[in-house]
Amino acid sequence: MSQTPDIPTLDDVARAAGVSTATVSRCLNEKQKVSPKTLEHVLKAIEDLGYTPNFNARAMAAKRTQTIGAIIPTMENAIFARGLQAFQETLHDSGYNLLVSSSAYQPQLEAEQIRALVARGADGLLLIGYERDRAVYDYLERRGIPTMLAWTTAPQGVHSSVGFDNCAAMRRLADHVLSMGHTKISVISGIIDGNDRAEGRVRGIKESLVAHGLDADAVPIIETAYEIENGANAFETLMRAEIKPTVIMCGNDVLAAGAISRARQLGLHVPDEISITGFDDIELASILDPPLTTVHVPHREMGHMAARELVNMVEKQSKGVTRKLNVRIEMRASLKRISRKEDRV
Amino acid sequence: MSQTPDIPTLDDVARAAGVSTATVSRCLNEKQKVSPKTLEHVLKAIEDLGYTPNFNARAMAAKRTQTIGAIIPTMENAIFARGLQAFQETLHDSGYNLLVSSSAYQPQLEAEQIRALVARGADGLLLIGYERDRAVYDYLERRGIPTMLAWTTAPQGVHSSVGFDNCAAMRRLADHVLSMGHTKISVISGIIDGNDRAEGRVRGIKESLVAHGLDADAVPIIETAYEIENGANAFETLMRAEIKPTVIMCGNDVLAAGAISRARQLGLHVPDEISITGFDDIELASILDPPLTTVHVPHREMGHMAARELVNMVEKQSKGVTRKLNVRIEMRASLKRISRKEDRV
DNA sequence: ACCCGCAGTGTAAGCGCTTACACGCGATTC
DNA sequence: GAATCGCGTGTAAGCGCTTACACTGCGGGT
Repeated sequence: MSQTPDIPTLDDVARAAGVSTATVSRCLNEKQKVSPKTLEHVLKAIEDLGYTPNFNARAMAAKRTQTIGAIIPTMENAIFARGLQAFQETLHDSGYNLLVSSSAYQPQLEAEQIRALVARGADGLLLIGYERDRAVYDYLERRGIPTMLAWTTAPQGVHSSVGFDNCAAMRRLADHVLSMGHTKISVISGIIDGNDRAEGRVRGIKESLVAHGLDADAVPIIETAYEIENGANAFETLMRAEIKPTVIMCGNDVLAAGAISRARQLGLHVPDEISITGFDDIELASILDPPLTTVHVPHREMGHMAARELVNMVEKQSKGVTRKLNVRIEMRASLKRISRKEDRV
Repeated sequence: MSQTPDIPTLDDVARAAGVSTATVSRCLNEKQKVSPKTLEHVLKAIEDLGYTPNFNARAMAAKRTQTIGAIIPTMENAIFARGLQAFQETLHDSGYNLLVSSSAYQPQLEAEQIRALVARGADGLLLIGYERDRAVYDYLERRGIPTMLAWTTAPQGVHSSVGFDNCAAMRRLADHVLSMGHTKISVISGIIDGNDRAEGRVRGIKESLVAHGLDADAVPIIETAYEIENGANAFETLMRAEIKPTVIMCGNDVLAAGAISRARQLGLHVPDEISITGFDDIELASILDPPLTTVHVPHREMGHMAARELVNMVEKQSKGVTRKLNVRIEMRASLKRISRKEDRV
């Protein structure tokens, strides 16, 4: 193991192939500008030397990186996995690479990650949700970094976004729940502060209640971080309260998974004794017992579209767009119609 | 939106603070070498201009990036999430950043990602498992990139690794299964080709069988990619076979989750009619119904240790290590002792 | 009073690429 | 046959940093 492994550079290749560095560079980036014969020589030299272009030097000289950065709130559970995977695939097809960071749902950390990705030369950025400090958007604009928001629809239309209306989606689910005879609803939400998706979902429930003439302010709500264990604990707390709900609506599938699991531990039958709903329709939702009624989000479609549009923006084909996708209610066994009789017990 | 947003550079800061670029650089990297007064001026200039150092330029000049790359087989499910999270935390404490890519279990893609991360200037690399082309290791050695393997123990001792013995771990679980009276075992494994962990786990089962005087070659095995749906399908296939097993051992928890879910759909009671085991003990395992008997892997410990050791290697404190962690069998309800009577039916 | 050492700073040479521009030459065009 | 064109190539100027080395001026040892 040598102290200074000598890594071949573009110069070495040029020398070996008997051409100038410019020509080698062209072989790497604009093959069509080079004669077939020269190209062949150069490629052979590259092969022989085991040359790999230095990304940092390239980024510096070209002022482009073919790299898109994405910052998601968490990698711990699969909420963003499928959408991001799709995002990545489309990016790859367009010749871009993806760099992913996670912010652990902390705005402070997200801001740092944004700076880090920009410092690394990201040509564009994907962020989740729209709620963040004005300074962050200012920074992005000053640096001229195209930015796409996902999992949400930017309200003012000032930002580009590909997502869905969290409030309307959850309201539809709540309408459904109410139409099945439930009136005693409790809610397990994600932490609302700094999370527009969580806020929208709770608002959707409340709007539905109000529209049905119920008292939205009386609804018990527990806010907790999106983790299975937290969902379980919140469930238990809500079920031990004085006013027992007939249904617990959760801010996402992860919380709902925790709720279902704790229900079983407590000997409560879902959905006979308590109905439970989720949001996202991640793979987990359908293998729970009982399978989870939830809001199906078109993750893959969202990822693909976000990538396509962001690339357009980076390549100046587009000034940005706002795309709203449709979600659908996925009815499964965890939500059950309530019979008047049970209600009266 | 200006075409050329003028991004402040280190030169701008130097000019604004009335010092040389070298001094500004020192303020950024070796504060103690600068007088407090100068430092103050420079920091103010940095603040005023909203300066962020250009990562690529820095990497180029310094030939270090404080960045570690990691390539995991998949981000789609949570197998690697917790370990990687721990890895990242410890890295962060040591002043390093983490860059993650996924290889989709394809050696070819992994090789590409390795080159990409090295081209980006990664100071060190984390890879999963040891089985890969000799050329890859040669390349890494030639470039002098410290590399740590995880989720496995490198057999020949030529590589650094922090992990556990997949074969021995699964063998212990199989011993357990056999000791509970099971003799008719079927297996759902991950794709073995190119995956030493999957191979080791199957081998562990076979070794156990042989040690107990059973015919290892007669065991029905289905190999399939680690996805819930695949686990479900494999389960159904195995249960429809002529020789019905009393237990199905799965290569990981994801496959087991699929198996349990399909069992329910088919009306088969777990564990009364069929026992199921997993491997990894991801969070999912404990919320399944029934909770999954599995091999508990100390993901977080492994991540922390891998990070610590890798940083040591990067900073030339260490030539590399091989650390073997202990796993434990996590007994839950999905595995049940078989009664002689049932066995005879 | 002398020299030495050292802390604090500046000068300038790269790091490995891309790309504007210049150049030469054979093929067209009339 | 001269003027024009354009293709293929080379020259060289950076991109924004870090850092070896040189330099200055000050305090302390002798």
